[in-house]
Amino acid sequence: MRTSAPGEGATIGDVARAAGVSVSTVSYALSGKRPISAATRARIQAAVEQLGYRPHAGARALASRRTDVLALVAPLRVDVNVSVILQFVAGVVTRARSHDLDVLLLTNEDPHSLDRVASGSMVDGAVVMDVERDDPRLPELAAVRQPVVLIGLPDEPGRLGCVDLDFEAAGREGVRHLAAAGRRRVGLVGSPPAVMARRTSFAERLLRGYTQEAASQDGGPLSTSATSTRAGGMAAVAELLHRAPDLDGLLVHNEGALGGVVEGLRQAGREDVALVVVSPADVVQALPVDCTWIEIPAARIGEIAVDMVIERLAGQPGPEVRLVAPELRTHRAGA
Amino acid sequence: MRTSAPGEGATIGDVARAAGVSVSTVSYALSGKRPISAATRARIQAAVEQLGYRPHAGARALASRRTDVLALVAPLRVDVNVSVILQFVAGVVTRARSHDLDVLLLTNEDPHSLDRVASGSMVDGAVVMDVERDDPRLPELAAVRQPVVLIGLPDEPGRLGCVDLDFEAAGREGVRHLAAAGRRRVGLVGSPPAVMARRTSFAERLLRGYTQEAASQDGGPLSTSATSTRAGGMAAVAELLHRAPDLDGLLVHNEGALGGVVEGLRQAGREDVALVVVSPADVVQALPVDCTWIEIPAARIGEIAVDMVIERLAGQPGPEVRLVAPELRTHRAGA
DNA sequence: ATGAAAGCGCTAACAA
DNA sequence: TTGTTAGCGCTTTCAT
Repeated sequence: MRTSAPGEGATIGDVARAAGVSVSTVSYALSGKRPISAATRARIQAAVEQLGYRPHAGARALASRRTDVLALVAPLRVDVNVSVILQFVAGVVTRARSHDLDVLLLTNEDPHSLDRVASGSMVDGAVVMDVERDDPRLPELAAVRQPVVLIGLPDEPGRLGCVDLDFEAAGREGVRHLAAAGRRRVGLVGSPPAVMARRTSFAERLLRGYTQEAASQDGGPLSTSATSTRAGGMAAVAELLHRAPDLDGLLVHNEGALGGVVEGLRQAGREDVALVVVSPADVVQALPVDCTWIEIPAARIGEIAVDMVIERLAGQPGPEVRLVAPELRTHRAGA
Repeated sequence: MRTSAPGEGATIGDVARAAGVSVSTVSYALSGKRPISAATRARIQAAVEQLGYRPHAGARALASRRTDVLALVAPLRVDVNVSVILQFVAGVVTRARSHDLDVLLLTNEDPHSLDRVASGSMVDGAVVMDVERDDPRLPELAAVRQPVVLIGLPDEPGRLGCVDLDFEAAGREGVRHLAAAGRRRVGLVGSPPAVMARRTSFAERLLRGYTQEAASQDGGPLSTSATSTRAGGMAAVAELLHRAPDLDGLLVHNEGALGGVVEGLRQAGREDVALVVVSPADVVQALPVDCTWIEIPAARIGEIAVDMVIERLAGQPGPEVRLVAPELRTHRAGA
């Protein structure tokens, strides 16, 4: 008969004794996995509060084979998309918490960390951000015994779940929107060459959607990629205007270059060119011109990823690949 | 005698049997807590690899009262400082991993999360970001039985460890630097009113350092605060130039307003005003003008926070408050 | 509706 | 240098 030292944390045994019941009754009362009389439950509840009882996570994990922790593999390098990364993370953490799960944060830079925590039974499942088309981590991820959901869309996801914005639809709908507004010649300022080279599927998917839809306009698709800088954006605009002076609409998928694109149009006296930009909210909100805007719903995608992990934990696989439909919004510079 | 199902993860018993030794020998061989003969160690090592053995984290935590996990409480709201937040996080995670610790990510928005994970023995210690002068979480943090280190500097840290940039020194040295470069009238564009109101100590500390040092110049200190926008920066410059036409140096502690400050000086034809900015690297690097620059060494501070937690775990409290000395760097617009 | 007791997989005395 | 074993605190089966 052990009584815990004060401040050391009461155990379930302490609670049981205080409430005058057995440990299993306490366990069941707390988990709700079997009916407990109101009177008993009340006594247990009182004892729990009086002792400040908190179940020991390790003991629980050992006995139940459940940790109630999710791994999140995130790119913590500081690149262009910091705010998007943070929104993904926030979405994942918030949603996880609403399901009573905690989040263990791993980084992309630490290559075998997911394998380590998964096979060490530290987590029940995982969300992996920033997955590329032929991501080298894929074989290792596939070998993890817990459910894994990817943010991104590799060529061969196998049994892994995937979520992402439907970039192909975004490309199509961006062009369609401009065409519906009477634009006859819509160009694309795409992702930086470095991103394309990394085979990050989203850049190619957007390009594909754009190309399909722009094929029907006079002169066909007209795209270029730009480095993620002001100068890159200005150069891209200059190039496109040179190649097609009749340019009257522009789809921009490059946050870093966006300011330069706007500036380039201004300097060329072509503020009449209508814009659709695919970009995180904060970047668009800083724009000094009106435009149509397709948000990257990072928080939402993070939430869906968590939901998918949970479905898989419950044994309901659900759809393997979930693409979030793009939504077009309007940005007013004045607002 | 239990043999684990394949794919289910081998146990220490499996390893012991395969190596022909006892479980304790395996445990000691793996922890290095007692000498093991080379031959035995080799057999154990082979068995470990052959079976793909990974210790069960929960079991280990239960038996050893150690989780090898640190909690990190971070503000996941998307505010101005996203890149700084991410650098703190990256610093903490990287340093933690280099000490063989993992990181459980909690958010500021979930108020009792640290209490929950700490009293549930999920973590061995914690780092808490974004702590304000009279942070309401302080009492709860102080009640946590594991070591806690704050990033920030509350008025009464009590037994908690603290790390931060020495903003007071940054304010002083910014002015000194400009004075040494021959500037006679140095103004300050400070943090947004909202930040000042939140009693985030860093804003006030920088202001104090600035004020002390600028007291010795003709006309004394000359400061204003600006909202974190381009417009805010332009307004602040206009105000300062109006109040002191002889302004020839400016200390800027407001990333969001920085672009507007530069633009405001340009429009006023006062590109001659020398700048010292306190800001994260990425913001400065986007600046179209030369300046002197005091970096917020976020990653470094995160690392120090982890080190302090580890020292406390080892029973060496070390200094309670650690302030990182500011370093002045030079930014060239061309580079 | 409740209890007794057998593990879960590991660590760390205690023994040899 | 190695082995035996008693927990760590919880969940869950089997009894009642």
